[in-house]
Amino acid sequence: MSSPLLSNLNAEQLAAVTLPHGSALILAGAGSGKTRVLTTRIAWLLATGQANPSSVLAVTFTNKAAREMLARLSALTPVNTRGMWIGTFHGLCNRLLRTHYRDAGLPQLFQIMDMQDQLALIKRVYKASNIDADRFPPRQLQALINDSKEEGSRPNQVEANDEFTRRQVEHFALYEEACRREGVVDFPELLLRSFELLSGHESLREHYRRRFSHLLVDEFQDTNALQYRWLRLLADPHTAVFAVGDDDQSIYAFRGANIANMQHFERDFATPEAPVKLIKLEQNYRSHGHILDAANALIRHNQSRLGKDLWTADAQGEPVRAFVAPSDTHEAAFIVDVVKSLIDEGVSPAEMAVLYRSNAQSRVLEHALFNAAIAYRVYGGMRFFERAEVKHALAYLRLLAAPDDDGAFLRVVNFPPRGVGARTLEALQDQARATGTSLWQSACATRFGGKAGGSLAGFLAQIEAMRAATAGLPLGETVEHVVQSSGLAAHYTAEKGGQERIENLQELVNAAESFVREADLQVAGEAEGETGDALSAFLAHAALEAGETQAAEGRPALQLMTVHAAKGLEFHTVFLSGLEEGLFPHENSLSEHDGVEEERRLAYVAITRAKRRLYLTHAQSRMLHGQVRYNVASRFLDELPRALIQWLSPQRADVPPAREPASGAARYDALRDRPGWRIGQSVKHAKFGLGIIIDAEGRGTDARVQVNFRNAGVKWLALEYAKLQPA
DNA sequence: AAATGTGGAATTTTT
DNA sequence: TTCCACATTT
Repeated sequence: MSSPLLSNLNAEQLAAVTLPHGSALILAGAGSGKTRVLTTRIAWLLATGQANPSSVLAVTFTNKAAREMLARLSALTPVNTRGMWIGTFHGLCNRLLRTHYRDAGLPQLFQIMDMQDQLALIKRVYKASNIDADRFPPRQLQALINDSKEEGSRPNQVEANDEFTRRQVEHFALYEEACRREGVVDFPELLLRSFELLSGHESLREHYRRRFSHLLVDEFQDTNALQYRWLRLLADPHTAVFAVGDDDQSIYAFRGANIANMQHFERDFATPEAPVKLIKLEQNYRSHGHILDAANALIRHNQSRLGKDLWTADAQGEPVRAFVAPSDTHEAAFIVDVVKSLIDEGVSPAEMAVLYRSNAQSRVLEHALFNAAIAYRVYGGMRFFERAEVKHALAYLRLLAAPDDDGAFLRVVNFPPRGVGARTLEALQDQARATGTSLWQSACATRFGGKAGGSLAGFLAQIEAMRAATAGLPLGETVEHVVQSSGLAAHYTAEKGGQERIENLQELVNAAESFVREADLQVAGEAEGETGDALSAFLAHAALEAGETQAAEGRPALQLMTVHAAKGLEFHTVFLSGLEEGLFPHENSLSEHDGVEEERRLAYVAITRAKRRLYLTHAQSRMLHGQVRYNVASRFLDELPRALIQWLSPQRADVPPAREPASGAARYDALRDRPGWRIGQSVKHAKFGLGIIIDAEGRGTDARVQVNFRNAGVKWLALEYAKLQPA
C-alpha cells in the first residue's frame, strides 16, 4: 500500500504500523520516531477500516504526551478524535469512574486529591484518632498507601510482619474510611477503583473488552504493577495490544515503574493464534553519530536489557566534549563560556539545555548565568494548580460542587480570616466525629453560640450565597464570582506582594474559560459532557493536570532541568553536569537494587537528548549541604570509549581546589611538607583503586590521608605505607 | 494572625 | 547551606 500516510516510514516503522491484528511490543529507541509510529498506527487502523474511533484506547503517562498524540493524530486523519479514548491512565480511569460512579461505589461528584491534599488528609486522620505523628510520620503512611494501591492492595491485603507496619495498616484503613466519608479519591485510587470496577462487574468488563479492540500504550517501560494488571483486565484474547517502550529509558523504578512488564508482555499477551510480535526501532533521527556511539557504549554496561543499538544515517558530527573543573563554580563558568560562544555562533539559547542529576545543582549554575546576563529557565518547582492562592480558590469551588469535602472546608473556612478560630473548629470537628458526618453538615446542623458561632454561620451563608449566585453561570464567570465574593481578591490586594497572587487568580479565571472553550479538544476523561457538569470537570482537570511550572519566557532562554525532566525532549546542545561519583550515579543508588543500572539509564537518557553537541562536565570539588565535598569522576565517564571523547581540560587536572574548606587550614598544613600531595587530588591505590584525597592529618612520616575511593568507600591511609600513586 | 525561631533533612516525580 | 515544616512568640 502506498498511501501518503505510510510514506517516509523506514522498514521497521512500516512493519510496526501495519502489523496484522495481534499484540506487539515495539522496542523504540530514543529518537526513533516512537510517537510517529504510535499515531500512524492508529491512523492506519482507522483508514483501513480495521478499527473505528470508538474501538481505540490509547494511554500515556503525561497529559503532554496525550495532547501531542491527539494533535498529531488530528493532523494525520480527518476522523474526529472526540470519541476516542486517548489520555493518561488517570484521565481515562477518571472518565470510567465518572461514567459508572454508582457501580464503582463513589459519589457522583467525587473529588480528586493531589499529593498535598492527600498528606493533609492523613494529618487530619491522625489528629482525629490521636495518632502520634512523631512516631508515625505522615509522609511514611502516604508512601505506604500509594505503594500498596499501586500494587493493587487494600489495607486488608497489605502484608504486615511487624508491629509498626500493622499499626500503619490500621492507619491506612482509617484513611480509607475518611476518603469514603468525604467523597474524595487520591491518584492511585483512580486506577485501583477502576480496576476493581472492571474486575467486579463482568458485564461492564465485557462491554469495554468488546468495545476496545485496540489498546495502545505509550512509554510502556514506565507502567507499574497495577497499570499492567489494568491492561490485562481490559484485554481479552481478541484485543490487539500495541505497547511501545524502551527498557533503556526506564528511569522511574523509584515510583513503581516495573521493567519486568516488558519481559512478561510476550508471555502474558500472546494468544494461541498469535504470538506477540517484537519489533525494534533502532534508527535514530535525532543525534549525530558520535553522540549515539557514546550512548550505545554506555548502556552496553547494563546487564539486564533487551538489547538494542542506535544508529543514524546522518553524519558522525562533532566529538563529544568533556571537561574537568576544579570546583562547581568553575564548572558553571565553563558552561557559561561555551553557551556564550555558541550563542555567538548563532545557536539559540532555547536550543541548549544544562542537565543535572539533582535540583540542588541548579543554584550555582543560575548564579553564574545571572551574572553573565544569560536568559535561562529552570524547570521544576511549584506548578500552577499547586499554588496556595489557586488552591484556595479551588477549595471554594469544591465546596460548591461537593460540600462534604472536609479538606476544602478546612482550607478556606477561615481564609481569608473571618474570625473562625481553632476553638470553634475543634468543637466542630468533635461534633462531626461524634455524628459521623462532614464538617459542612455538622456546621449546618448546629447552632454555635457567641461571636465565633456567628462567624461560622457567616461562612456557611457566604458559600450558600455563592452557590445561588453562580447557579447557571458559565464556568469562567463562576470562577470570577468566587474569586471576588470569597474575599480572596480583596485579601491579596491588601497584602503586600500579593500582586502575583492576584495575577494567578486572574489566570485561574482564564484557565476556566479556555477549559470550556477547548472542551472539544480536551484529553479524554476531562471533558465536560460525560459528567454533565463543567465545574466538576474543571476541578478534575485541575487535579489531574497540575499545569506548567513557570510561564514561558518572552525571549529565548537556556533550559535548566534535571535529567528526569529532560526525558522526551531534545536540544541542539546538551551540557550534562556533575558527572561525579556520589552525585551521578547518586550515592543512594549504590545501595538500591539495580540502582546503578538505573542511574546508567538516566545518563543514557541525558546523552540521547543531544542532537549536535554534547558536553560532559565534572567538578572535583562541590559545595553540598554546606560542606565542600571532593568527588572522583563518575564511572560513566570511564565507560565511554576514550577515542570518542575530546577532553577540553587535562583529564586529571592537577588544579588546586578553588575554594578552601572552612576548617581546611589544618588539613592543608598536614600535607605542607609532603609536596605532591594535596586535598582534592586524585589518587590510585593498588587494592582500593581510584579515589580522591578528602582530608589529611599528621606530619612527616606520620601523615595520614583520608581517601574517598570510588568503589571501596572512604578510608584513612598512612602516606608512608599505602602505596598511593597520583592519578 | 503575623512574625520569628528551631530542628531536621537535603535524589529523581507524574498523575 | 538552604529550605521546609512546625512551634512559639508578639
